[in-house]
Amino acid sequence: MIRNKSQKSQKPASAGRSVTIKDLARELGLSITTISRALNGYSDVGEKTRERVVKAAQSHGYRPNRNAQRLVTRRTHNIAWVQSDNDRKFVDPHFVEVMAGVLRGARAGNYDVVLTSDATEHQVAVYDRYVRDNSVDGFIVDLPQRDDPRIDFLLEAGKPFVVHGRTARQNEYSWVDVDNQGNFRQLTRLMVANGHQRIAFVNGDERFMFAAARRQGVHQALDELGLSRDVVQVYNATHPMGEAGYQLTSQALAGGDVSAIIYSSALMAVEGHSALVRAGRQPGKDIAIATMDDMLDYLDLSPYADLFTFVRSSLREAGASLVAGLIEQCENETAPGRIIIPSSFAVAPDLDPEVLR
Amino acid sequence: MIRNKSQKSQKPASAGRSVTIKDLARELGLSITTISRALNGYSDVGEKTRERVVKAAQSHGYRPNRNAQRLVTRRTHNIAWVQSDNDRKFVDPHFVEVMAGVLRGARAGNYDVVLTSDATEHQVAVYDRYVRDNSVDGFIVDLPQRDDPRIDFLLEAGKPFVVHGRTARQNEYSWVDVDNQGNFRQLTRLMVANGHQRIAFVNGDERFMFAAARRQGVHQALDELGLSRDVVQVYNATHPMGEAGYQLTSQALAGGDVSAIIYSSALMAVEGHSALVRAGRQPGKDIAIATMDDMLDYLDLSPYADLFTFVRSSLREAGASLVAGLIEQCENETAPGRIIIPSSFAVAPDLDPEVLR
DNA sequence: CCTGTTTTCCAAAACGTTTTAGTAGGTTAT
DNA sequence: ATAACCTACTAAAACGTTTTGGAAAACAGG
Repeated sequence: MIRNKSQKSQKPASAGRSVTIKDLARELGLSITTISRALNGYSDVGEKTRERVVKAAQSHGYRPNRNAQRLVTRRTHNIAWVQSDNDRKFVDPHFVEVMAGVLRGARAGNYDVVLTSDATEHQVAVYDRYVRDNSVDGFIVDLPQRDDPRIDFLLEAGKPFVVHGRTARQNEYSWVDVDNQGNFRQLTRLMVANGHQRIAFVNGDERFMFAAARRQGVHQALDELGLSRDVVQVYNATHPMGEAGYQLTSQALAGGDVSAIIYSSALMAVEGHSALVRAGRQPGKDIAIATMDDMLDYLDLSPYADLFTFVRSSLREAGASLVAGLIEQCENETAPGRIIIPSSFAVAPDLDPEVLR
Repeated sequence: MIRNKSQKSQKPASAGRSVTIKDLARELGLSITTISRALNGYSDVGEKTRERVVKAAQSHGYRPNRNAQRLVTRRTHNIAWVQSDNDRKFVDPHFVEVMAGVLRGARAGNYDVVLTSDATEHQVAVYDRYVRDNSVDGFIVDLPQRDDPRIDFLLEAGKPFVVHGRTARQNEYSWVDVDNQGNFRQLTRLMVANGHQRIAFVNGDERFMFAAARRQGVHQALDELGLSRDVVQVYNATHPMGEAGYQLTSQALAGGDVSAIIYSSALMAVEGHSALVRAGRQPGKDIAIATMDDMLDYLDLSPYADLFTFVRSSLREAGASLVAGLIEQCENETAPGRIIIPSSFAVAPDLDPEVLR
C-alpha cells in the first residue's frame, strides 16, 4: 500500500516550472529518496524500479535543479575565469585560442566556465566575492604579473586554482606554461649564430611574466655568448601582445639597420610583414624574422612558412591542460601540478638551424 | 530577553565553511529574517539594528550563498553563452571584442556569464539542459544561421534570449545587429561609382546570416545599377570570418585582373595586404581596398588609413547592447527589442566618396 | 485608560536536492 | 525456530537563503 500523507494541492506540471524530483516521486508512487538514488546509480534500488524511474525521468525531460544540487553538495561544478578590465590587458586575441582549450576541457569534465570581468571592482575583490558566495569551485588565473595579488589571495583562501604562467611563488601552486625563457634564448642564439649583430625584439608588455621571461631568455643568450645586451633592441607592445606590430616594426627600422627581428606574437609579425615590405625590405632575404607561433586557429601562417622562423606551441593545449589540472584539483586533493607545454622550432631557409641541435 | 531555543552544537566559523546568515543571527541575537531583511534594505527593520547587521556582515565578509539565493528566488543572475564547437565556427578572433562588451554589460547589471561549448552534445541539447536545470536566466545567441534551430528552441521554451544577428523570424525575438546588407551595398556602389569593373569580394562563410546579408547587399547594389552580378567575384572563407585572407587574396589576383577588393573583415584585409604587396600590387594606388572594420582593439589599423576604405562599426558596442537587452528582458517582461548598431564610412583618398552622400 | 496604528521584530514554510539512519520483509545459516 | 543477514525501500534532516503572515512593543488620539 502506498502511504500518501499530506496530499498537497496538485500543481500542474505546466508553465515555466520545471519538473522536479517530487513530481516523479508522486507519479511513480515512490519516495524522493528512491528517485534520487536510482538516478544517481546507487546499488540499493531494485533493477526494475530503476528502469521505471529512468524512463519517467527521461520522458519528462527531468534535470536536477543545479542550484539545489549545489546548495546541498557544496560543489558547484563551475570554474571562474576573470578577465582583467584594466592595465590594458583586456581584449587579447590570444584569449580565444586558450578559451577553445578551456571550454573543451571543461565540457569534457562536466564543468561550466563562469566568465566575468573585474570592471566594477578591485581586481582581487572579484575573486573574494566568488570564494565567499560559493559561486565556483576553483579559478583559472591568466596572465600573471610579477607579484600577482590574485595568487597571494587564492593561496591564502585555500581555493583550487591553476595559473597560466609562472611567478616567483611558482612552487606553491599549480601552473601551465610554455618555456618562454628557453624559447627566446634559442631564438636569440639562432640569430647570433647566423651572423646577426643588430636584432630587434618586439616583445609584449613586460609587466606580465610571459614577456619578462622572454626578455630574460634573450638576455641569457647574449650573456652566455659574452655579447653586449645592446645587440638586441627591445620594443614593447602596450597590449600584453598583439597590438602595434606595424608601428613597432617601423620604429625598429627607424632605430638603426637591424638585420633580424624577433616577434613575441605571430599577429605582430604579420602586421610587421606589411610594414617591412612597404619599407622595401624583403623578409626572409635581407632581414630575418622569427616569431612565437601560438597556433592561432584563425591566423593562417602557411604563406609565411618560407619567410619566418617559428617557435610553435599550442595555446589551445595550454587551455585544455589548465582546466584539466584545475578539475583534478577540485575533485581530488592533489598536490600542485606543473605542466610545460612543449614547443617546436620551424626554421626558415634563410637561417642555419645548426645551433639549435 | 533573548529567546534562544534549540541551542545547536557550536560550530567554529573556521575552516572552509563560509559565514552564513545563521552565524550572524546567532552573534547578534537576532532572527535570520531580520538579518536578511536588514541586508536587503527592507523598511521594517530599525535603523540601529540595520547598522549593527551591516557592520557585522562586513566585518565577517559575509556574502549570501548564491546557490541558496538562486534556489529560493528562482533567478540565477546568470546568462549563458554557448560557443559552437562545430561547423568550424569555433575560434573566432572577433569573439573577444564582442566579449569585451558582453562582460562589461553583464558586470554592470550584476550578472555573470556562463560560457560553455557544445562539444559533447547536440547543439540544441546544451540550451535544453540549461533551461531544464535552472542554470541561467537567459541566453545570448551568436552567429545565427539561416533556420537556426537554437532560435526555434528558445522561442518554444519561452526563455529570454537575444540574438547577435538576424534570421527570417526576426520579428519574433530580440536582436542586435549591424546593417550588413546596407553597408556592403554601399561599398559596392562606391567601387562601381569609382569606375571599378572587376571587383573581388572576400566574404565570410555564407551559411551564417551576417555573411549572407553582405552578399545580398553586394547583389542588391549590382541589381540596382543594372550590372551583371559577375562584376563581383565572391570568395568565401571557411571560418565565419578571419581566416585565409592571404590565400583568398592570392586566388582573387589569379582569377583575373581585379582592380578592387572588398573584405569582410579587417584581419583578412591585413593579411591580404601582405599578399598584394608581395605580388607587386600597390593597395590604395593600383588596387582599391575596402573592408569592414569591427574596431578590434588589438588590431591597429591606423597604418592602413590612407590605403583602405573602412566601414566601421563597434562589435564591443554590439556586445554591450546584447547583454543590456537580455538583462532588460530577464528583469522585466518586455517586448522584444531590435537594435541596429550604427556604422560609419572612412573612405580612402583613392576613392571619391560622392556616391555615399 | 482604552483603542487603534505604527514600528520592529520573528517563526515557519518554502525552494529542490542529497544523505543519514533507519525499517520492513525476505532469505539464509544455525 | 531463531538469529543473522541481505534487499529494497523511506522519513526526515540538512544545505542557506527569501518570504509570508503574524505578533509584541511602542506610540498616538480620544
